[in-house]
Parts: sequence; structure tokens; C-alpha cells
Amino acid sequence: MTAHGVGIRVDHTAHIPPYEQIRAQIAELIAVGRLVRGDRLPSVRQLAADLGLANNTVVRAYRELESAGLVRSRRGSGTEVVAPASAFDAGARLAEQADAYAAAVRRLGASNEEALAAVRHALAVSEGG
Amino acid sequence: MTAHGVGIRVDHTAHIPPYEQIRAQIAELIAVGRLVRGDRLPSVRQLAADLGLANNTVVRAYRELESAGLVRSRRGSGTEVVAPASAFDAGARLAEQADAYAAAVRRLGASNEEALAAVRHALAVSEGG
Amino acid sequence: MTAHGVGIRVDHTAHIPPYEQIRAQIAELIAVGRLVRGDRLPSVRQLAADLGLANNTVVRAYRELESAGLVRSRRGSGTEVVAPASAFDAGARLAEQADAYAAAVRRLGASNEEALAAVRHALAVSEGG
Amino acid sequence: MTAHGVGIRVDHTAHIPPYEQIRAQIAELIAVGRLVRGDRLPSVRQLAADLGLANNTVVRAYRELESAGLVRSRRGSGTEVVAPASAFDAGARLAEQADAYAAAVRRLGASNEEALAAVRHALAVSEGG
DNA sequence: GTGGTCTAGACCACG
DNA sequence: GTGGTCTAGACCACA
Repeated sequence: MTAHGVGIRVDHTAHIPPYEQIRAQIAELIAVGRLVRGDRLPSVRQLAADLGLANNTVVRAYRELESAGLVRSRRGSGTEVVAPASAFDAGARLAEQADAYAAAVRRLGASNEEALAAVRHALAVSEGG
Repeated sequence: MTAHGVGIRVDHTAHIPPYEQIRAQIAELIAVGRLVRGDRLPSVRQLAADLGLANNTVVRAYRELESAGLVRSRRGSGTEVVAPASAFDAGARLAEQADAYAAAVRRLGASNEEALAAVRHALAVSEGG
Repeated sequence: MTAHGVGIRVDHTAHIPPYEQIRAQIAELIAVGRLVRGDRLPSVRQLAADLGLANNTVVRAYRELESAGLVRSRRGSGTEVVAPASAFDAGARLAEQADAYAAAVRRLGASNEEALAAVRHALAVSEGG
Repeated sequence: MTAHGVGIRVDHTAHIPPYEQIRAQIAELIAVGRLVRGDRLPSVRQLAADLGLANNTVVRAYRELESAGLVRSRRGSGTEVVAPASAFDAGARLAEQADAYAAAVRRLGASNEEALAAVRHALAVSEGG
């Protein structure tokens, strides 16, 4: 499997730089096991073209993934995943997201019931996506 | 009530610019009703000092809030909230957060049950905070 | 005659500081002869109250008029006009305004005919004011 | 056509802040159709250097034009006009200037005849410029 | 004391 | 090269 087609997106309205959005999404794909050791990432040019970005932007994302030890770029053969998914704890990552949501709930002053209802609804909707 | 002490924070590791973090947090405090019409924001210099930022950074955050019609700054007499909390739809904001959480759940490949359990736990923990 | 009631205004949306707006308007009233040698300006407190400004703002306007030799403040007796209208050349001031208008016409790319028609209309309308 | 060389000026004696002078002049150039959709503004650094200002001052002018929907800035590729001239009503703008002139005429106590003669003269002189 | 603007220069993200 | 943000400190206008 390659990362091509796994749905990497960049949001130009966010204040987070595109290179970082790419990096984080690929890191997560690896964390979750959707990209495993040996999988090849899309080529820099390919991904840049798909996202409407300059090559350098993708190059930088890949470079940071490499220096984090998640992927390895070899000349002539592209970039491939070297870290096992087990390097991450998916449960911990889910807990992280849940914590962020709980914090938002508190800021907004919503009750636990409202918070859970909102999640149930969002999950139901996202099921189709 | 004044905004002094309501706990505005800036995260220097985030890729979001400080002025935008400040703007968003104050907007949310107003949205949620923790800051209401007539409340005064901390002075530019005060907040800048508290957050370890240059005055200009806070000035910019306040300016953007002003051009969004949320606050009003007057020379010599500070900056105060002019928008009622009702200018916002708290339900919509909660739904937004829930959607973001659901999206993360999907990326992480967790089940709905796991997702809800994680939220219940996070809410329980955050109750004390 | 006093300046009280001659219609001094400040525009808070303009980028020109209030003290300067006041100074310019009084200078013009003198230039045109609507305020003549011996006339008293409204008191600082009076004018400040009328305009919704701090006393200091009016004080500054008067100070600048004084250092321009147009008025004189004496303790106990307020501020009065000392310059004769003849210190100014009303014709030159009209020409200045006309030049400014002509420049705007050029910037806007309007024809001389359009420009004159617009002035005729504006003059007709202002006749009633 | 580019804005380079269209003659943006800042008047340091005016009480209007430079960023606002720049903003207003560019807005007017667009309004009048001298800058049209797709035209590129001079680069921030170029214009700042031409005008003897700090980069930030120009950045702010451009930012305000962008949030008004008149131009669009993109990292790496400059700032370009996105609003059509038709977004403005040139007639209204001429009328505005004429009104300002008429107001000055009234303040100066000049007659309509004098006022029109002054405009005719100013227009004749400005014809060459 | 308050907010507003500007400078000079730094570093970052992007093409 | 482009624009975007921040700093540190200055001066101004205003209450």
C-alpha cells in the first residue's frame, strides 16, 4: 500500500503551515498502522502536484519525518516507512484527542450530557464519510 | 468581571501565531459569556507583560477583535467588550469540536465504543479542573 | 461674537487627531473673519464638554493656536482672538481647496465637465445647510 | 500593468498614518480601474523602500486591503488585485470630493461664483500634470 | 495610566 | 525572490 490516495489534505485557512500538516498526517497514518514498514510514500513531485504546493514544501515534510526516524529517503527509490506502528500507542493518542475535546467542552461551559450527545451525533455523521 | 486572571495562554510550540491564539481565546470567552458587554480587557501592556510578548502582538489581537465588532478600544480608556454572548451560537461551537474529535477517531481507526469511552473518561477527569 | 455655537465638530473616524481638527477649524474661522480680534473662544471646559473630549485635548488645540499667534490666553479672562482676519488670504485658501479637488478629479479620471457639474450640485445642496 | 510607478505617495506632514494613506491610495487606484483584477501590487519590500518606510507599515496596508476583499496576498507569489473596479461607484466618489469642496467653500464664506471660478482654474492648471 | 503607530531588523514559510 | 510574524523600543494622542 502506498500513501497515495489515503487522503492527505492541507487547509490553507488554518494557521498551521502546510509542511506541518503533511508531516502530522503521515505520522498519524504510520501511528495507526495504515502505513507500515516498507510502504512507500508518494513521490515528492506527485504529492506536491496533488496538493497544489511547491515541491520544497513536501520535501520539508518528508525531511522532518526522516529526522524523526519514521521514514527513510533513498535516492532513486523514493521514500519509505521504516518505523513500525508499534512505535506508537494508538490508545494514548485517542485519549489525547478526547482530552482536547473535554477541554473545549469545559471552555464552552457545556454539560457532560450535551458533550456526549454531540459526540454521538458527530460519530454517526462521520460513519458515512 | 474583568479578563484579568481569566487565564489567557499562548503556546509557543503550536504553529499558530500568538496574536491569533489571543484573539481566539478572547473571542471564545465572549462567546461563552465569561466576558460580557462592558467588561474591560486587560490593558495591552499588562497582557503583553503577563504573556511575555511585545506590546504590538497584543495590540494586533485586540485590533482584530475590534474589527470583528467584539470589542471596542478607546485611547486613554482601554478596551471593552461590546458584543453580547448571544452573538454566538454555543451549540454550533460544541458541534464543531465534536466533529473534530470524530474526525480524529476515524483517522485513528478507533470504534465508536472506544471513542465514547475515551470521552467519558476525559470528562470525568476534567470535572475537577 | 464667540466661537460658541459656530459649529466646531470632531470626526472620531478620521485619522486626524481631535486637537488638530479643533485647531484647524478655529484657525479657519479666524481666517474667514467669522472670529475677529477681541472675540472670546469658548472656555476649555465648555468646549471639551460640548465635544465629549478631555480638557487636555482642547487645551492643546488652544496652545497651538496661541503659539501661532492667533489667540491669547490670559488667566481669569479666557482665550481671545488677537490676529486680524487680514493675516490670511482667503482667496489663497479657496485656491488651495480647489487644487485639492482638481487633484481628486484627476485621480478619479473624471472629465472637467463632470467635475464642474458635481461641484454645482454640491454647492446647490449645501446652500440650504 | 503593475502598480509599480503608479505614484503612491505618503505625506509625512499629514496627520493620517502612512499605512492608511497607502491603503486609501491603492483602494482608489482599484476603484478607478487603474489597477484591475490580476494586477500585481509592488512587493512589500519594494514599496517600503520606495516610500522610505519599514516593511511592516506596508504589510499592514496590504493586510487591510486583503481583509476588505480588494487584494489577495500569497506567500511566495506576491499580492494581486482581486476586486473588479465595478465594486466601486466612481460617481459617488466624485460626489464625495465635491461635497468636501463645497463644505470648504461654505466655511470660507466664498460665493458660488468664486467657488466655480477657482475650480475651473485649478482644473486648467492640472490638465498638464 | 490607556491605546496607536512606526522603526529596524530578525526569523519563518513558501515558490 | 515573495509575504507573515515578532521584538524592543520609540514617540504620539488621549483620560
